[in-house]
Amino acid sequence: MGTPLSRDPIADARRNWEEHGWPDVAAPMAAITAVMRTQQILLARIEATLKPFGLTFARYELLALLSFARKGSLPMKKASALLQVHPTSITNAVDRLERAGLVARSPHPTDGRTTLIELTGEGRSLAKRSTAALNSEVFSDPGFSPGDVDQLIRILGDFRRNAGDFAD
Amino acid sequence: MGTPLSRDPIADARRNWEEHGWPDVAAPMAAITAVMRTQQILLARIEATLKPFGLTFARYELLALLSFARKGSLPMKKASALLQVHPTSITNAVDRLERAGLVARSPHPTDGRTTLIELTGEGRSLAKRSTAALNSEVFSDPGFSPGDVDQLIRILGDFRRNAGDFAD
DNA sequence: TGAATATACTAGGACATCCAACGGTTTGGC
DNA sequence: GCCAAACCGTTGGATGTCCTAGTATATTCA
Repeated sequence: MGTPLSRDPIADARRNWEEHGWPDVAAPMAAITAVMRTQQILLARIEATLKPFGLTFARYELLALLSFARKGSLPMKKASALLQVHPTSITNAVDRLERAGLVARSPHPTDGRTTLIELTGEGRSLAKRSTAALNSEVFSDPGFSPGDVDQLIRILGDFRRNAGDFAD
Repeated sequence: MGTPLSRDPIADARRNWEEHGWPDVAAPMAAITAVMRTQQILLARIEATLKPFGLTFARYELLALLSFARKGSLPMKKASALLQVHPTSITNAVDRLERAGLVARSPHPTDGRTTLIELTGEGRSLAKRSTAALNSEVFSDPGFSPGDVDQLIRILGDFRRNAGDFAD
């Protein structure tokens, strides 16, 4: 990372776009690039907070999802859909979480194709503790003003709906 | 990626946060999660557009950066700083771009420690063509309204400055 | 019943990122 | 000048993600 730059590289890129014949898409380019960089910064903070718990963000998301599941268990396919990741990524994450004793696989009672995943006691405990860490170390001071938080939720919500994430 | 969900999973997560004792950080959690998901969607679009050119986003960024360099070349360290990635990632990207004949390494004339990277003719051509593709396939219809684009640039700019990306 | 569909696992590959450690180079205090 | 410290790029190893394809099994529907 190193020291801060003296100029905003994204603002520079926008200027380059404007001066090289693409003024009409310069602003959207800058916005999209800013989303990329922001995600990178946030992910680094989250991963740093989760590291002491032996979790990555992907695995934490699965843990958190399970901790909120009504019945305490979830089909893998459902987890894949809710977290918007490839089924093999779920398999991969469950493999590691299971090896760590945090979740367990069990057969679906009526549908022999699907396997259910549920938290172990240790998994439930770790979900609670790691969530507390994220709340206090990341979410409590996100780097956005409260008004900007609301704006982001609205703008990105519109975007995600528009992109086909959900129909609501 | 499958059919749209009937409910917004991030809104559900926010409700879960509010109902499980963390109402004060529920909104920032939702905003940050939305940034994550938005980045994922945008990155997928960008990668799909770049794939026919044999480029990834990381490699495209380096190509674009070089195409705007005043002198046509850039020290690796400088590229690392401007793109906000670790030096080893630049080495990795340059290795692949060099193998593809798109950039070339050359020694710095006065400082023997640093190596310069510059575009080849083919690299410059590909940078131009892939930028045109991104402009027409992604940036021209980003999924944000023009007003939201401005909002995003402002909000995320504040965030990045606050995070120490640049001092401006 | 038979054909199409759905779920999950496996294996393999392509990438990006981070870390620690290493040579070669330059810089700056003495 | 000299030598220690700092700097630059690279290497090798480890993690982790995503994707494609193929397989096995189970379910659904014509």
